[in-house]
Amino acid sequence: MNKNDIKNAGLKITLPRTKILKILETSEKRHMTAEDVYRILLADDEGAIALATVYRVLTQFEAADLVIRHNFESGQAVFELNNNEHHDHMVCMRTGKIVEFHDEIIEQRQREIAKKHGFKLVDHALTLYGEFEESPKMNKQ
Amino acid sequence: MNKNDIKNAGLKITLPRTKILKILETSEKRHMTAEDVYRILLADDEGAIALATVYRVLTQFEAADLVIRHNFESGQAVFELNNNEHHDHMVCMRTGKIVEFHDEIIEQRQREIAKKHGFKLVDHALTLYGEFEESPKMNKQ
DNA sequence: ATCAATGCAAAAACTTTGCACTGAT
DNA sequence: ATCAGTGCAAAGTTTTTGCATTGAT
Repeated sequence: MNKNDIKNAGLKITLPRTKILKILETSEKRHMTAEDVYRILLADDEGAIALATVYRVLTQFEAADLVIRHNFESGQAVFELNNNEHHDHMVCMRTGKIVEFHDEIIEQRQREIAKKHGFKLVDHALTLYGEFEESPKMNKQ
Repeated sequence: MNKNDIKNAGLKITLPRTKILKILETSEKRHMTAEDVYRILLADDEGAIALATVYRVLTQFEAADLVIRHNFESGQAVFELNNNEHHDHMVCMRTGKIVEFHDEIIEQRQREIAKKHGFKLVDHALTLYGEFEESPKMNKQ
């Protein structure tokens, strides 16, 4: 619930933070760069919010586990709201479209592999790169 | 075979390119940043090679499939020689140590997931982040 | 001789930081 | 009133680019 999330993170409830959180919650794109967020703020806005603030807030949200930061191939960090349902990503190299998926077999295998190597697994990132075929019948994002 | 690889890529055989390729082949670290390579060049060297050249050469090698570029969480790109044996990575968050692995079950699952989503799979990256336990008994790099 | 490759310095792209001002509690 | 949060501009980091010179064929 929006503002409580901010408060629970030990952060004060300010305009930049509520706006940024709302953008992440309501944007049709689930995966956004700091610039993406900044541009939306510029558009819908009365008082400007600095790009530096967007970065600061996103970084704080990440630290509070409200948001997940991804480093896809683009070189630009991408942020998404953390809904606590772990998932991986398929990234379309043509359109940039991102689709999430989750596969328990893969998850399980990863745990086994880590164990076999004496590796304490903290996190992982699996990203498939390719192209969606024309006339997509499913999923948005 | 060293120089042939360079020639086959349509590139002229020059000192920077042969040196950089040799560093990638012989360094005990298999995964190196441009800076890593540059620093080795500085150390063992008579004539200096510019960092810009290192980036250019690595990018050309990547285009020629001689080298694979990774974007791990560090924010700094990491390069490794392409030995044409696909593998994924475990990255130690404490020491930076990188261990490669390959799991056919995961590979197979990825192909199935892509197919199910009408996604033409071109490439993928799976990276496990965590920590290796003390007294490693196996594997290097 | 020709055109690709290089060094150097400058720029670009993305992100972070210092500092004085503003705002939440 | 206090101290966290913000805007702005400046700096940091990593990577790329322009251009004159050098070097491979």
